[in-house]
Amino acid sequence: MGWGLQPRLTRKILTMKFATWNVNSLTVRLPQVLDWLQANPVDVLALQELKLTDDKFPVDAFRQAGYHAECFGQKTYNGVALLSREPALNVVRNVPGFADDMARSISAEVNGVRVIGAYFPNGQEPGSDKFEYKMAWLKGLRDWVRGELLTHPRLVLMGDYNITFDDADVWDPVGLKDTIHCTEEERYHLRALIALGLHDSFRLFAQPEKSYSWWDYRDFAFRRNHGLRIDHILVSDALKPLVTACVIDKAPRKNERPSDHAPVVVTLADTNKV
DNA sequence: ATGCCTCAGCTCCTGAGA
Repeated sequence: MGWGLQPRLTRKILTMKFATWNVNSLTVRLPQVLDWLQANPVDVLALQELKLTDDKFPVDAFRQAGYHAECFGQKTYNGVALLSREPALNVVRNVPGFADDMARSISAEVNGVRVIGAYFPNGQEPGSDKFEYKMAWLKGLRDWVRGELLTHPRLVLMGDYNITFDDADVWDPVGLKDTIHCTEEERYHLRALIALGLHDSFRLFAQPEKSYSWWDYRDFAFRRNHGLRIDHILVSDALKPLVTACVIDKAPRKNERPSDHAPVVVTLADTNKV
């Protein structure tokens, strides 16, 4: 009997990889996204800040790379998309129940998992109109996700949250205390999402200190690791036991014309056994 | 620091990002 016939070695472990990446203009970054997908053939990739309209979305380029693509574009600002190896079913654009003139959320079912890819509002500055909009958007998202979890216990909520969880996500927690992405009001909303039955997959594992997902273009911030962890992949209670890894891939941030964000990737094992 | 860097738009500059 050969080794290959032993059950230990023949049992197939099914895994799924989900990733999120704010590309800061898909027009500029398309070659990098295609390169990254070739090196990192994830099952689902959520993209944010496309900064292009649907008619300019490069659906053919992604199809040739082996991906279905669903887009929710917008001129100049925002814009999100979901790429998936398997077809995306029941696609929903924006946050139902929250009136919004910006393209910030796209969701679908892939392999029985409800996936939401979102570009959370920046908020600009505490006290500003944009900050109030951010707070309202977060409440709208939470009210929607609460209901989604009832009908889709297997759920992944990922994207550019524009919020840090705590000081561990901030390169200079003293200097940046109470500034945008680091305020208690924003973090309250992030914890409220967690309280729905979601988990920050990155912190399910030991991680390098000073792990960030965004670095300012200015002031050699990446080289000095002056960053924030504001891109997150939250998984539902039902999926949490299946998460085997979560990493931030800093490699694309070293490209010649990089996005200011790095991709985040989560790996789930045996998704069909849930 | 009303700055720094990058992107879109239609510019030779502004707004926005984070």
